[in-house]
Amino acid sequence: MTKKNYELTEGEWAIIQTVWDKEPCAAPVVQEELEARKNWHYSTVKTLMDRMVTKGLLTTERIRNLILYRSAITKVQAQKGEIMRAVKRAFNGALTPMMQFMLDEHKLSQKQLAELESLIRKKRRKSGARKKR
Amino acid sequence: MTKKNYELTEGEWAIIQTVWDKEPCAAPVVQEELEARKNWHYSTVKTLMDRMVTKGLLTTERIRNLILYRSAITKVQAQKGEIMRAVKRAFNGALTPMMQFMLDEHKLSQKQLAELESLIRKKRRKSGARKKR
DNA sequence: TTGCAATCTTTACAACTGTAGAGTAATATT
DNA sequence: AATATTACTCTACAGTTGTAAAGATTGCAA
Repeated sequence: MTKKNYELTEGEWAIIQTVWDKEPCAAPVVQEELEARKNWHYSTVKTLMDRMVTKGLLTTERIRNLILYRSAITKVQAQKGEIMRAVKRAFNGALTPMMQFMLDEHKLSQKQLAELESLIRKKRRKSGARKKR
Repeated sequence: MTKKNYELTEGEWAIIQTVWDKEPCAAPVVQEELEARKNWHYSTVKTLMDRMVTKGLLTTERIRNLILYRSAITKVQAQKGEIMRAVKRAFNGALTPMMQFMLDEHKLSQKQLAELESLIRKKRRKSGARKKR
């Protein structure tokens, strides 16, 4: 039961971000938000949302004549999907090379580096400590 | 003159990986390779490659009646593009959160963590040392 | 020179994605 | 009740991507 790897399109990302923010929410609410940022008309948003329901990215509940949408996947799932996609395509599935690449290619500030380092330290201690859960 | 951000599709990745490997190379050579891995017929490969030329991902040189292809972007560029895409969509463009996420969500081995840590150490020393250039 | 083998060109098509107009239904307002 | 407002449904269309068949070329072997 390996969890599915979700890969969202650009448009789907825009939609679901708003949904995460306001769920449960109706299409017009989402549209209002995306009107500003993407200049999308109601039909556009609604079409996208309904397609996402079909794909299992959103769920709906009908209340009288209003349709409420909710996200069917978490942000973490979606983020993971996006990363998996990158690592699979561009790094042959190997995560550490990808992280190394990021360290090499994107000049991080001293502060960012320090943060990462301490984070790794913490991880090492923790994962060193517990062996079985 | 910020460099362009290349985002390749799945198929384009498959093609260009082979091209990087064998360039300069003709379509039939690439096809042979992808026959095995992707089960792609000649026309499929050729179509994809020609579209990539149009997009500026590959270049061609005609030698008599043979067409030689070369990559027009480097692997590093493509990898960067893939990462930028992920960070933009899923992490609002912020790289460190993405790296933190990777550290948190993908359980890396003790060894991998150690590697990353020492890499960061090295970076810190270096970037601390030089200020300009 | 004639035909074969290798390579290229043209055309197609379905699924997916972004984008949205136009029409319908249901509710709220006067 | 008549109308205006709100939200929904249906349909469409162009561009991209994966996939490839069929036909045209061209250089080489017999």
